[in-house]
Amino acid sequence: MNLEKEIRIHIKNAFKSIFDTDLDLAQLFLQPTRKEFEGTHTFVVFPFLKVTKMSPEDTAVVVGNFLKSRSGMIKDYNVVSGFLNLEIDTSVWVSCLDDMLKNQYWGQLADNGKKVMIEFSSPNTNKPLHLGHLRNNFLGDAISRIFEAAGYQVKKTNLVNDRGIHICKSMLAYKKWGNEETPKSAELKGDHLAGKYYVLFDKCYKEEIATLISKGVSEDEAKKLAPILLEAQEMLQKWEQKDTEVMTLWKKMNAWVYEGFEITYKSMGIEFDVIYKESETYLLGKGIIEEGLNKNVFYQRKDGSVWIDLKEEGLDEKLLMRSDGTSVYITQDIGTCDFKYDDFCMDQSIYVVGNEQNYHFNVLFSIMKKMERPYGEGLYHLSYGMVDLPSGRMKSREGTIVDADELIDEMFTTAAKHTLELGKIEKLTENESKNLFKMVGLGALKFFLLKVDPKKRILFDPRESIEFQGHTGPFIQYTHARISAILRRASSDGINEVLLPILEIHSREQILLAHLMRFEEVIAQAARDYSPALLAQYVYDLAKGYNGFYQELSIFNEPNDHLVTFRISLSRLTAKVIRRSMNLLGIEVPNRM
RNA sequence: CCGCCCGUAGCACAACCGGAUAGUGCAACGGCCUUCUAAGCCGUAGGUUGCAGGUUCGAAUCCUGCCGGGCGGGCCA
Repeated sequence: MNLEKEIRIHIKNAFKSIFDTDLDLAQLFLQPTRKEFEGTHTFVVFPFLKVTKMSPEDTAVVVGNFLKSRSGMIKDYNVVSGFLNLEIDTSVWVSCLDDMLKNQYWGQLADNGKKVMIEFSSPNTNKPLHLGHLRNNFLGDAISRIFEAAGYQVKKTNLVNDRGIHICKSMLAYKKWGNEETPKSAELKGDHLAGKYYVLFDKCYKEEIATLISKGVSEDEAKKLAPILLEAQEMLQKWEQKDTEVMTLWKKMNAWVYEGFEITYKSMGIEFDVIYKESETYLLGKGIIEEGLNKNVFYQRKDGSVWIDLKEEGLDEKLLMRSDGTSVYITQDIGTCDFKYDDFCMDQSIYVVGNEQNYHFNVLFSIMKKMERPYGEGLYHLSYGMVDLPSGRMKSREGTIVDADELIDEMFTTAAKHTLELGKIEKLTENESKNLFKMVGLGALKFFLLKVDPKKRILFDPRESIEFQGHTGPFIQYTHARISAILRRASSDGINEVLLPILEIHSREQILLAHLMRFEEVIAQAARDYSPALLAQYVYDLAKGYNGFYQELSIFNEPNDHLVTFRISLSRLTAKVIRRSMNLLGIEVPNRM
């Protein structure tokens, strides 16, 4: 039963019967009652005064009376100015709880027949992942899980940027100074090894620029003429010509990097359904240029370059192909759109990419719509803000990059330290303990990054470690562990969990139930708004609500058997929803901690 | 110069489609473990929601202008 919907129907009936007016269900929305008043659901009457032609108070009273006497589900009501606060009948609460517990699909919305492809992570193979990538990965992973829960068929993809000038920079530096070093000999993860040479390239490049400038070359010129850069560009050309030596080095170094990434993804708990490589897609898109010219969506300039005019969309004129016939960045993205569609026939396609590319995706999507692609309307850029340090943006040359592997390790260590200090896990095996530390450390990190509205930037201060108390992942995990202890005891005491009638439940229990009932709506909304943060907020509020209940009401010392059963069931459902919500965020929850 | 996003307590974040006295955590202060896990709970203090107008029964929320911060804008990715 959908309690809120039922109430709305009764309100609709009230207006029909008392005021002879038909109202749309959609406009009769309810809000949670503020905790200082009795009741759980509040109906605001202000918007309907034109219909009732009564004062707000009288309107609320009339509707309240109708609901109380006719709906069979409202025990009582109270009116505070124009707010009608409703108290739900206890038997209704109990049957709602029963319904949710028995519904094995609670938290999984019905299949809507739609397919969505979600692209995220998309690392470059010339350096290891950093904190910014973590936000991307966690967001992408969470939104994938949320869409699945919302009834979509999801395909998670990772388009690896494995070619291009930046890759050649690492390769060139390695060729020059690598001395046949390997991840094994250097005792470095492969991605970190590649990153080391990328940094070396940059260092040399900077020096060369300085030298040129001291010889009187302008800065702009120096940046273009530095010998090592020219050499890298030459290498890129050789790569494009599939030069054997270059290809061999490229394959060797990329393999190292992939090995390194695999370890990082594993420690993050992230997997993909498909991995695309840019080396296999970078030539796509040229065919579409011709199609666009034929359709008169694109136009050609005298020099032969191809453009699209997006001024009507509030964008600019945009270059799609250079005068020499080579393609630019966006051309391959255009091609990749079709490539993905050929692969998956999706209705929607989500790109999890930082907000620095907002403009780029506006352009890309406008183009695909103009090209009348079947998936055109379903393209969405899940844009997120940067993760900044107190000093501003992370900069590799200033050594302020927060490395993903290091940060995750640090989280594990901190989690272990906290857990051991509290000394509550003597019963766990060494393996179980280790698993717990990872669960909690990663939970803290993921929750920290996911609780914030994606489009806002996040400030990360490395000097202040990520919290384990308060509005955090571990707080929620802890609540789950606590409930697990209750459930263990209930089962060892052999308590029968069949719900039986009760006269009254506490307001804390009502609020908790009302919150639990909102779960599926939150999933739908999180998908609709592309925001895991909504779910993070929801599950935090749930844990908070449960802890209040837990503190105030005793379960096993309650004399009334029916209430004992009720509270255990309520706890069981809460644990279930916490686990499910956290899983949708990519976070696991422990049974003990 | 133009475009997009953000601005809420010392700090970090909420506030659903415009609704009640703008919530939560951290930090500070004061309570609560012989009773189901104190990574918890309860309380105190902390706000001119960047500024100025407008829309209306009602604005953190919608509109306009300004200020501050971020990101981006025809042959880079």
